[in-house]
Order: sequence, then structure tokens, then C-alpha cells
Amino acid sequence: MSQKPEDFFKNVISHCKEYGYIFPSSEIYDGLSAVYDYGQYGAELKKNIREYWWRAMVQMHENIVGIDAAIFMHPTTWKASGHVDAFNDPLIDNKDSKKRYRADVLIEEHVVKIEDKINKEVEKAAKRFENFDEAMFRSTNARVKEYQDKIDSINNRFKNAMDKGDLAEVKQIIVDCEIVCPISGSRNWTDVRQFNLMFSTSMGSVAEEGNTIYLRPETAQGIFVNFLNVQKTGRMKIPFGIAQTGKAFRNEIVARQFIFRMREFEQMEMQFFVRPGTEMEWYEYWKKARLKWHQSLGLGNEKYKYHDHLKLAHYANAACDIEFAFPFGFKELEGIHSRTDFDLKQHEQFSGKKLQYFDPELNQNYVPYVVETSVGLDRLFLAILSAGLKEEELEGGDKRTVLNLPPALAPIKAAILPLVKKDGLPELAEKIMKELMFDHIVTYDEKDTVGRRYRRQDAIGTPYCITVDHDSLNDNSVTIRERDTMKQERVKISELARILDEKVSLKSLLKQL
RNA sequence: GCGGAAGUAGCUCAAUUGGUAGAGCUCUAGCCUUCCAAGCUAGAGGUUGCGGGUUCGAGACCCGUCUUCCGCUCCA
Repeated sequence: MSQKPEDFFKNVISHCKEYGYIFPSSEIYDGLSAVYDYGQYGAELKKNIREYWWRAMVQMHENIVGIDAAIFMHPTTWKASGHVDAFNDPLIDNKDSKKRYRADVLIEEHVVKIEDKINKEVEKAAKRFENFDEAMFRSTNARVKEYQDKIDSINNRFKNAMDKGDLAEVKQIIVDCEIVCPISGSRNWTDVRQFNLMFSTSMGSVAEEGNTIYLRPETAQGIFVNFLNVQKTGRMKIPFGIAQTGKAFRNEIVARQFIFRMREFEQMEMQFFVRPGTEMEWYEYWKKARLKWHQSLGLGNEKYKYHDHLKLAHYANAACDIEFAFPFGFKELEGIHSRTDFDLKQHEQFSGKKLQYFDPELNQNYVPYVVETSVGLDRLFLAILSAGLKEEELEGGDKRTVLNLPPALAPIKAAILPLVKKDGLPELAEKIMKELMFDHIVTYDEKDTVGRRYRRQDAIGTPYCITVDHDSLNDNSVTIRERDTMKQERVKISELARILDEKVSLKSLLKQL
């Protein structure tokens, strides 16, 4: 299909809506920006992806266990993790250049410029006088003092403004200092606005001071604060991992690209605790293991690539992304980070509790190092859906829309279809459906011609259609039609449950790992 | 936040210079019985995103507002 990427992406979005995968949130009220609801099929697909991840991590690793920590956490958690300080930026726009700046950075840069002027004065004076006493010069020279007073006054004003959260004052500082935009050179600024990454709410029915709590911006911290609980009660020996899936919330400045960047999203994280000094081995191990997991889905190995981070976050000593070829380009799907002992150390410091492990082999205590794997469930969903959606040209110029989902992840595993709606075929089909229902989500459809029903199932990604025809009444056989090849195979009704199970169980995926 | 585009049936879109909102698909009920969509009959579905204004008359023109999409800015 010679389709433009934007158009294809639009198709993905409308297909999601039209076939019950994803709806805009609160749509009857015109929607809520960057929030989406998973529909009847979306919820199943998402659940299946989560299930596959969980089994691959928890079930297939003796030394990994899973937890389900709360979204609400003690507010100090986020001071310790660095989220409170690091993601609380006052931003300002220049209306002419359309550039956005951090207001604090603009002011800092301005202060640096004044400092440069002082230094120049000092240099000049140093050349002029012999036996130059720099300290004396700095404290007595009128011009230098003037500059220094300016700096102190700006710094004071800024500190006061930030402490009080007075953003109008922050803007006034920028205006008073006559700070110009480096690009447009103009002083045409918008108001300063505070962008806080974290959503806050209040605990307790009465709004009082000091009871502000945050909706977690990552699930990882729920694992770190439970490190000792799990290690002790599970008698875990290093190296070991703790996995968790769950919602996280980030107040993105601009959330875009459908479910790729949402304000409410779901993460699947695993924190792997290792002996200090071995973290790079494990980092490499998990990089490979996670890529292999993604590739097992069969979306095409060429759709993945590593992207190593050169600029590292405050807590990491190595980091890379597994990127996926989304319709809008290669973008991060999963992050693998070597987080060092940063988080546990921070929590030790803020909680006053020892978060250490006694290593019997070394006969010593230490704070473990952590290798994190963190994948966006919604992004994975989008990856699978956009890789799967195809407009096929069939022989004879016929077209069909097919959603090529990995069978083990498909929402509906099979549709049971009577060839015609009479002669006892519907009854037999329903009987088959009721039997298969015990193991899988299956559906029944008798409306329209069978070819049309096949196409309907293709569009929602059902991997198998089981067709009951007139012969079925005599030979106790039915045909299984495969979604991707459209080939049919005749099988015994008594064998159906086993055959279907073989084709759609997660086991087939897990065995590839 | 800035710039651009767009909001009409569940979906895709029409509606002449302003003159009674329509089609296809989908859906529902029935007919037909056919292994790869679009046979027949009937039916349902709309305060044209919302609020004002101009006009005898607004889906269309004007103002405001909301939402979505694209680009820029931010992004652990």
C-alpha cells in the first residue's frame, strides 16, 4: 500500500475506534485531551499483552516475583526519588520566536552575564595594579559592588518568588532585568507558567495543608519501597527481580500521538537487584532478553532497534531504549536502565531505614544495584496494532482489511460460524461455542454470508474461524479457517479444543524465549 | 502556548450565489441459502460541536467558545 505514514496512522486510530479497541475518553462530552478508553476488544488485547509479559518475567524466572503496589504513596517517596525537585519547572514563551524557555534558566544565564562583567573588571584591574589584592578589589570597587548587589538582589527575588510560588514575580524579574530572547532578541514574553510533572490530589475528606499526595509518575518506586519486604518474606537471594504492572500518571506539557503519550498510562516494570560491580553484565543481559521478548511477537525484527542514551538521567550509569518503528517513526517502546544504587540509597536517607542485603557469599552487607526494564503497555499495544493492520489486495482486485495480531494475544480466539442459518447448523455451532468457551474467548455469528463474516473477524483480528457446514452433521467435522492465509483445514469436532489451544496459547510464545 | 486545518447520521462524505439536510456503507427485522465483503424488502438513526449575531430565511456569512488533528516548544 502506497500510503502516506500520516494517513496510515489515521487509519490505525479510526480502525481502533470503529472496531471497539480504543475510544476517546468522555467522548460524549467532546473528549478529554490525551486520555483514551480501551473498548471491548482493546481491553482484551491489553490484558493479553500484560499477561504475556507477566508470565515471561515472573512465571519463567524463578528469581523474579511480582507485586501490586498502590498508586498512592507517601509524599516523601517523591522527594527521595527526585521527582519533586527535578520536574517542577517554571516555563515562559517568547511570542516572537515561539521558543519556550525555563524561566529559572533565563534568569541564571542573565546572572552569569553579570558575573562575567565583574570578572572583566577584575581582570582589567589586575593588569593595572601591581600587588593586586583581588578580594579587596571585589569588596571595595564601586562598579563591581554595583554588579554584585544586582546579582544578589536578583537571586534573592528569584528565590523568594519560587518559595512563594509567585510566578508573576518571576516574570517581573525577567522584565526588570530586560532579558531578551536569544533568538528573536525581543522582550515579548508570555506569563510564566508552572509545569508540574506529577498530578496531585489530597488524602482525606477535608482539604488541609500537608495532606497533598501525588499519583505516582512511575511504578518503580513502589518496588523500591517494598524491596526489603519482598526480599525478607520471599527469602530472595541476589540477584533477584521484582515485577509490577500498573497505571502511572504524568502531566505532559503536550500529550500527543494517540495512545503513544498519554497522561494516564500503564507501565510494566521489573527492577532487578544485583551485586554492585555486576550491574553492567545484567544490563547487557536484560537488553538482549527484552529485545528477544519483543521479537517473539513476530511483528518483524527490522522494526526494532536499540538507542543508547548518551545523556543520562540523574539516577543512571547506563541507559538504552528499545525503539519500535511506529507509523510516525522509530520511538521508544521500552527503556533499560542501570539505575545504580541511587533509589535505594535515597530511600535509606529519607526514611532512615537500612535498605541493604546481606550477601552470604561475600559475608557483607551492601545496597544492591538495580537494573530496570520498563515498557509502556499502551505503546506496546500501539506497536502491535499498527504493525498488524493491513489493507490487502487479493486476487481479482478484491480488498480486505485484516488485523494481523499474534494469535495468542488476539481478543477473540475463534469465531464459530454456521454456514447457513438453518438445517440445524446454528444449533451445532452454538454447541461447539459453548464447549470452547471454557478455555477461550470465542464468538458466534450467523448474520450475512459466510464470506462477509470472515471479513468481519479479519478486521478485529480473530485468528481462526470455525465453520459448521452440512457435512458436519454427519461426519462430526468442521473447517478451521486461518486469518492470515485464508486457508481451511477440516478437523474433528472432538479435536477442536486441543487444536485451538495449541494455536493460541501463550506457551508457543514463551517457548521462543 | 503559538501557527495551520477541520468539526454535518455509528463510519466516509454531499448539499449551486444563503432557500424544505441527502447518499453509500454500517445497524435492526425479514426474505434468499451461496465457503471469502457490498442480492431483495422494510425500518431505525440529525437541534449540522456549542452560544450569540446578520437575514423573511443560516449547514453555509460574522463574532465568541469548545474539541480534535498536524507542525513547533517540553519530555525521566
